[in-house]
Amino acid sequence: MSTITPEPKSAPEGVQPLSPDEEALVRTLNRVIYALPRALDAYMVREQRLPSIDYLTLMHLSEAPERQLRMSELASACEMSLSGMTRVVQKLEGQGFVQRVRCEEDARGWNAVLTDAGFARLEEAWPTQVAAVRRHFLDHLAGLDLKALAKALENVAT
Amino acid sequence: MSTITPEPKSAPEGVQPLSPDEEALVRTLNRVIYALPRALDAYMVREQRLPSIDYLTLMHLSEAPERQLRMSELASACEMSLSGMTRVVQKLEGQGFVQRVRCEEDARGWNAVLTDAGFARLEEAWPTQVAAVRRHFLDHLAGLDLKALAKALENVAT
DNA sequence: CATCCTTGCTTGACGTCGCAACTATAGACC
DNA sequence: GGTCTATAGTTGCGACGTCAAGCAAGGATG
Repeated sequence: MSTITPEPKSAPEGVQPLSPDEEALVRTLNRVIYALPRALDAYMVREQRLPSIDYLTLMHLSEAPERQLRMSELASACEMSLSGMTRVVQKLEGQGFVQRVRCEEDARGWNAVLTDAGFARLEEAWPTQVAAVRRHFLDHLAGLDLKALAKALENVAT
Repeated sequence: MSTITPEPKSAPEGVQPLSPDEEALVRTLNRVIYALPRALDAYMVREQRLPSIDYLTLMHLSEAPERQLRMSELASACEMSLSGMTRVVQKLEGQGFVQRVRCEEDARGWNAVLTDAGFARLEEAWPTQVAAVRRHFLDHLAGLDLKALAKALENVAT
């Protein structure tokens, strides 16, 4: 059985089978989806001792007004569950990169605030992140229309 | 601080900063990398009670000669560590979808063999997998050169 | 202002994954 | 053929991520 292309009898439910081009693309996607995140994360950990998710968290905080964000906003920016975000922020707090303060307008909420140490850590890690992304991703995209691809991926992400 | 674009002082190490197009693409990539695998897997689990990694394992076995593969080959096909693969196969074996037999030529090795039940399970799950991939990925790629993209991702995966 | 539902976040329990350590077999060398 | 190293695979363990349950505060309703 090919990946996705059915044997004749197995596509009875009105599913539109994949064209050969689609099939090839999906096959590759399956590899990329597993390999790429691990490669990027491993690179960041090896070079900077800073997992991708931590980097992303610090990054989003650094871009927010007052360098702070509600837990739920941070979670959705990082595409992570709220509980997962809680634990990431707890860890970063323990490392002194983030502080947590009660939200003014809503006493149920917490704001994660980037500390100066956290900002410095982000600056330190930045070149490694760029290198990782170039090496594992951008460098392989020669000849593609980056604008179009970005737009497409934007839709995929939603 | 923008994602990846440095503030002036923070790019001293000869790292080539990202162009705006690259920057936008990388931002989106970060979201896709986290969201897409989880979305696909969640869809498969919800609709078929079959995690993506299990599907992929059954699929690769179904395509192999005699429907069997050495553990290490299976692991690299699935972009997974050998130990991770061991546990996936143990689980699938418990469900009766694969069997393990000693490798003829090399008594250190094991072959994972797809059972008839496993093949049937794969056929059952196939339309859901296609639907998931269409819905979460292919449908958003209108207007892109699929061949070129596939080739690019092929390089990324390596 | 008492009640009830909702929302924001944390915690507990659980499953998954990878690394490092371990076992068993293969193969090379003498 | 005994020893020594390399390879295939499994297992112990720690890190991490999700879901479901819990808790505390908001907000609507009478």
